[in-house]
Amino acid sequence: MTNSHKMKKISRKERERLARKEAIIDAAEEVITLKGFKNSTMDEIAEKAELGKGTLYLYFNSKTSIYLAICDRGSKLLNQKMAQVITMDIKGIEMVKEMGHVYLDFIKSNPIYFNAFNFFENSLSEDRLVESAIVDDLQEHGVEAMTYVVRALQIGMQDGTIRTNYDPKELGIIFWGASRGVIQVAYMKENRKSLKILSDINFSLESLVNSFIDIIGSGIKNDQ
Amino acid sequence: MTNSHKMKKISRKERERLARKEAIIDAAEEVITLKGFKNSTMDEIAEKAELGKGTLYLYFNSKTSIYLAICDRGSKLLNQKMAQVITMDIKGIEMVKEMGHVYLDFIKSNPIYFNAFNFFENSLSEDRLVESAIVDDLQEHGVEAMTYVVRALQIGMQDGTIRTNYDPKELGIIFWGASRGVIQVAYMKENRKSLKILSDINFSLESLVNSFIDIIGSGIKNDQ
DNA sequence: TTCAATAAATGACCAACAGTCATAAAATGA
DNA sequence: TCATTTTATGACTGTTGGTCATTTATTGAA
Repeated sequence: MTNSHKMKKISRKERERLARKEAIIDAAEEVITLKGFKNSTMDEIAEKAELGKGTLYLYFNSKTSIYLAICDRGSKLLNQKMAQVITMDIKGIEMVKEMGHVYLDFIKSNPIYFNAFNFFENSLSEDRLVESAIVDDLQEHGVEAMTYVVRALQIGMQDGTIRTNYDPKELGIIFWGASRGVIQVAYMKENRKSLKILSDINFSLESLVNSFIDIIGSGIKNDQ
Repeated sequence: MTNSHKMKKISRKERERLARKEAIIDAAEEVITLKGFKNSTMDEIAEKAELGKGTLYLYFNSKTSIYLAICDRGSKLLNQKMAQVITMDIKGIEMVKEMGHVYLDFIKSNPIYFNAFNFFENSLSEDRLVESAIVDDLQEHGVEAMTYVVRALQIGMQDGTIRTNYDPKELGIIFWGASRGVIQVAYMKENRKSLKILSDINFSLESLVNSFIDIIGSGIKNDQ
């Protein structure tokens, strides 16, 4: 009785703690969306969250930590959408293509996660990212996203819509990396007037991605 | 006479100034290679260059500015190598593939530029990057690299090794973006033990990139 | 209701570091 | 030789991420 009562209390506290953490992430997303990560200060995030700066550090170890939490949120969201594709009643090759579109839509409707993902990858190779807990979590999400792609490829190999001469895992890495690269370049083109690299080219993000998916699709699809 | 003498002096000064600038970039490359951009301080770079910190600011506006100069160096180097491919006596489709390999080799032998390029792109979408002079220069190099790819594609379309149903510029963007994406993912896999996303997969960077080039190659090559 | 104990919140404070500037040293050329 | 201009310097400043002693709120037993 006392025990369950106590348990309940702890559980409520836990919930409150989680809620506050989410609220801080909300605030950080707003501030960072507006000013970019580097130009956002902890004081600004604290003010937006209606908390003292010191309080933020009761919930997060560092500024980077908060940005990684945003990353985490984004990758969970993306994975949910990827998971849905697997449940669709379509051929494997169509699933793979659909995943490309899902990723594109995701980036277009959540640009902050685009930057956050890039930041994470950049940090992985530059900084000493000691936050092993959240980093492991993020990597786990990466593995999960990859798993969906690989599964779609396997489905396609079984239903005969995708060639079987490559290892599906290898193909998965390739498709994933290539999609990200194309969408990154195309996204930059669309969003930065100053990105002159493509200024005289007027393909829309969608048409670029569609063509890409066509090309890689015809590179992997079973022709016979 | 006096004039030409004066001209000569100015020219020598210019040369010395340029040389010192290069020396600072050298020093910065060393320090940043060792500690990463964020963890490197201007004092460290100054010490490595055997100069006072204030002196660095006679040659560069900011720490970021130095990193962009490193970027600049890297993209010039890469463009040189890309330009060589165009002069080779091979079919268009082979040129395109060769460019993928060139990019891969470049990243493998100059990892610092890999990070620098990523930093630049990230900054373009996050910061307010006011250094318009060097930014324009960098974008120009991007356009140049792209031009090589597009030219190779056009050559391939003319010699019949590449399908003509896509706009070569569109294809160029796609090939370029996809290559970067695949190499980025594969490079991360190879260099970060902690990158668990692919830990149970044992394809080498080369074999991944080779497969990718195969796939996209068969997606764009003229089959008949 | 009261109150001691525990937990949560706070903002003044600190250290690190990018960037500045008054001063000094070196180069120039008359 | 020396006045003038150019180049170099490091002490100094402002900003900001992160800390911690202190304050405030919550809890639960008496």
